[in-house]
Amino acid sequence: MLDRVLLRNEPDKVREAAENKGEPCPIDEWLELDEKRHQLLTETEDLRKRRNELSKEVSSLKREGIKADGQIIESRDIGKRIGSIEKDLNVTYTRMSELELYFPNIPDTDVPIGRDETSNQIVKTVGEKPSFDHAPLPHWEILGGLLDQEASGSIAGSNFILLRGWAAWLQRTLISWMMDFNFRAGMEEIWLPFIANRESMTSTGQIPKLEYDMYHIEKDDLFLVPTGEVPLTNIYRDSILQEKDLPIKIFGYSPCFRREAGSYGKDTRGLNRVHQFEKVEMVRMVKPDNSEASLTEMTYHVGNMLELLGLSYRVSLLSTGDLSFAAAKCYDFEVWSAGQEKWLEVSSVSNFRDFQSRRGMIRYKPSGGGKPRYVHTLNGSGLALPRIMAALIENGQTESGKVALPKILAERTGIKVLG
RNA sequence: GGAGAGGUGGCCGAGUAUGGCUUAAGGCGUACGCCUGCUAAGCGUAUGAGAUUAUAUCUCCGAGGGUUCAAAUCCCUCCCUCUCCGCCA
Repeated sequence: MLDRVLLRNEPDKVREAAENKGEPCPIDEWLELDEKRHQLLTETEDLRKRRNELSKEVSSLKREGIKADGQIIESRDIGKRIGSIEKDLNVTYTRMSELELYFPNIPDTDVPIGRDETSNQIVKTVGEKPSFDHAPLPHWEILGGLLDQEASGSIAGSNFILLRGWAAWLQRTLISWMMDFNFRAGMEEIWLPFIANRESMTSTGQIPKLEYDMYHIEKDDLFLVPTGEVPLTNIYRDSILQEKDLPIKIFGYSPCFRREAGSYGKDTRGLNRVHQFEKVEMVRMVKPDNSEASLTEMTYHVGNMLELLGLSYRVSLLSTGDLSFAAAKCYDFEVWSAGQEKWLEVSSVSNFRDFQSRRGMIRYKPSGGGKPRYVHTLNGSGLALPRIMAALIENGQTESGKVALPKILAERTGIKVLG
């Protein structure tokens, strides 16, 4: 959500941001309503003021045992007028709040302007792509029956994952390693609910824009979380923190549920795009001045993880057209997948500035006193499992169809080769 | 699922029976000042949030409705928390 003062005073900025992000922008309707609201508000406040005065008069007259019929009649009349204006005001206000949920966040000034991912800026590329004496296979061929699509299909449907044997073991091992890595980096570990209510989904920005892509439990109006970002960020919804509590650095594991409606046929083989994937997510709440530095710090952290796993990767600064609705700036991490010969996105690290905190009313009280301020929120995957699995399996494959584990996992588990 | 008790400012907590001198007591915490020869104690002052029309006004006591001249207080609906019972990994 954007600041109302900004909407009111700099509508052009809002318009431009929406256009660069390729989002609709109902700012003109909003501005009209804002003016109307202002008028109605002034009117009711004057009336209320008068009614409060009358109330006091009635109360003191009654205490002295004097009749106050005149005041009561006037007040009754005012009450009716307030009632009718308020109805109008409510309609106006409700519509404005609705519209406000559709204004996308404004990209930072250093975000490249562009229509889609072709305008993303590759910031750096790290590590060597592995070379092979044989033609490397895609992960689904190496996995074979260990990726049991017949079973997952009959249990849930297409594009759900069922892993067997060492593939299942590898996933569990990776989750555990990632959790430990983040834990040792000093973040607080959180175990989360994997279901979130409508308010939570709205405050992080998945609703209303992406509601159709969420799994919804109608009976209870609850949603399966599309990312750990939702429960992690909403821990602090509607709260006022102390400045000394910041920065808050938390992480947690969650499965991520996405309907992926409308993405049929695109990159859907194997583990590339599925309805439920596992992810370890990091979230931070920081003072506004520190969010830029925090973003940088988080990208280093993610880069470290990929390097430890021995994966070559590249980092892109997303252009406005590829930037998500709620983000102000985002770096994507992609690892090289030798069997498919392409880059796979495994982490997004984003700064949301005060966009989510305003929706979710996450604030802090400055230690020098003064009004509560919105925190800045950031999040990043550390890391998303299926594509890490795919890359590790493809990049570590041997000619005999086995998979060599990266050193960090081999040392951790005592197992060097899978298969 | 059943029964009961609750939800009041950053936190704790009074106020609800009897609607109006509540602009929500008091405490904790925080900030500033004083005192103090020492990371303490004491004293004083300030301190809920939001809105624009800003030395002011209005709104907000879980959410939404209703009754009333007037609602934290009465009525209705819903949500959440706790305790006990039931069911269950």
